Amino acid sequence: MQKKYLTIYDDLVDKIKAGIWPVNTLLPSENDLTNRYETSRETIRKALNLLSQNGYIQKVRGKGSIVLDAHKFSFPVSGIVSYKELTKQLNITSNTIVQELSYMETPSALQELVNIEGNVWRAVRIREIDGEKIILDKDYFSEMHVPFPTKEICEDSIYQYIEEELGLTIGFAQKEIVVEEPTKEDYELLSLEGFSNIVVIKSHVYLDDTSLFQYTESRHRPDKFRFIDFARRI
Amino acid sequence: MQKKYLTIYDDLVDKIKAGIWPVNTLLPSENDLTNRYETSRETIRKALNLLSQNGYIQKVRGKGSIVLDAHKFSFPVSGIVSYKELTKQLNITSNTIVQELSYMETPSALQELVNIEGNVWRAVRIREIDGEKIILDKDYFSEMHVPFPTKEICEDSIYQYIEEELGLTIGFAQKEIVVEEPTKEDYELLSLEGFSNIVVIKSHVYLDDTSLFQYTESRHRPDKFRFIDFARRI
DNA sequence: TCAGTCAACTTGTATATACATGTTAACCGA
DNA sequence: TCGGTTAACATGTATATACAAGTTGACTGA
Repeated sequence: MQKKYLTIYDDLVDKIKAGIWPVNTLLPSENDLTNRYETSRETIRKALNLLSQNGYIQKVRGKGSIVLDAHKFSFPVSGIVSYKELTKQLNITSNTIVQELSYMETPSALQELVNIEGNVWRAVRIREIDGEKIILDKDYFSEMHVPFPTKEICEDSIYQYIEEELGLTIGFAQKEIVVEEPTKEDYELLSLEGFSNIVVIKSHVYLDDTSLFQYTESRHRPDKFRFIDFARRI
Repeated sequence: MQKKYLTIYDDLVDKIKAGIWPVNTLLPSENDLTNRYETSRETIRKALNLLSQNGYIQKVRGKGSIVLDAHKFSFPVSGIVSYKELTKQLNITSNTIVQELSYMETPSALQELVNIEGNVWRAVRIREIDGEKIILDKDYFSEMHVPFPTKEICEDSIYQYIEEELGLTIGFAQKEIVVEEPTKEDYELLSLEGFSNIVVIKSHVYLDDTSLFQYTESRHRPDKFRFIDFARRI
């Protein structure tokens, strides 16, 4: 089954981006859209609620759905997005250096924290942008869920491998952003001349069956770090 | 009308926090809850989808709704939350110093950026925690929406004033987190000895009629900064 | 015993209806 | 002309029904 409300959502996103309905104007009413897409109002409302959650429209009772400035809000660094997807969205050309790819027992420091049973494998990758080494990604995956991969997979996209090759479904993530002092490793592997801080994004990523399968530290040079979030009240 | 799905949501949140349904167990099924709350399944589903969005449960088709570890995810710094609400949630005792409260024409630097018509008023507040000046909040409000307030309001909660006294409804916000070098003002007003970076959260906050009414820069000492986000894939 | 089937659950999607509630503009009467 | 009323229309909430699709465990038959 192709989910009707998702195809309608995608269609509306395309049309908003194409400027069919300019910013600050109203979308057609729910009843109008119900007729256009030959569906029920509830299905239209599901699609519109997705648009609202993702910052494309603001629904106002009695008036309609106002189109927001998508350009301002089209930089979603919140959410779960792989680095490959991110570079594609932002139109960045980037080079990934696989610094380390190893198999190990779960470090005791991570044991409690990560709560991964069995062994893990670890990937350390450097993201190079415009010839500068900006980001250091340190990933731990539980082998229970994700078998040891090849270097090629790590150079491309581990998430693509996990979702498309292994058929796993990523459910949710808990992310924490803090600022730390760089470690020796940071100074060795990144272009950190003159910087005395590093932004660290620590993520616990879970499958849809709620099992933890990944812990990641993404370490960013502070001047290149930017996090954008769209939030709604209540 | 009291929204039934919201009262059910609040009730379920309370019960999950109270441990009625332990972590990693299943909630009663949707049909079961439908009977318990004497409502329809769609209403239960609205409440459950809210729980899912806010990280309390993971819904799995064919199985049920799994209770997630609320303690891990109970630090929602994403979303739109006032500083007063935040300190209450985190059980922090904090002191607010109103450094400046002024009325001015919209600065030309903000004119384009903020797109506020007419004049603005500006509040500069220092947040003191454990005797240390940790956060510098610089707020700009359009007088068109928010009349010039008293010092007492700024010491308490501007948001409470806006929502409860003025009856305005906050709709959404666009937030950007970056790391900058501290300005002279930062060094003067905050306890920044030995720090060469500052974390800046820049927010554009809109009413539910999509009009911009506030621009804020919240400047945090890096060692005390922590941002936590719960995200779902897709 | 064991493998396979199937029934009885679960959540997900789609539709229809009714009424509540907020917005807007046309209309009407003083 | 002006102000209030009201009808038409917008979205929000609640309910009911039907079927799709994933999970689980019991049952059946070889």
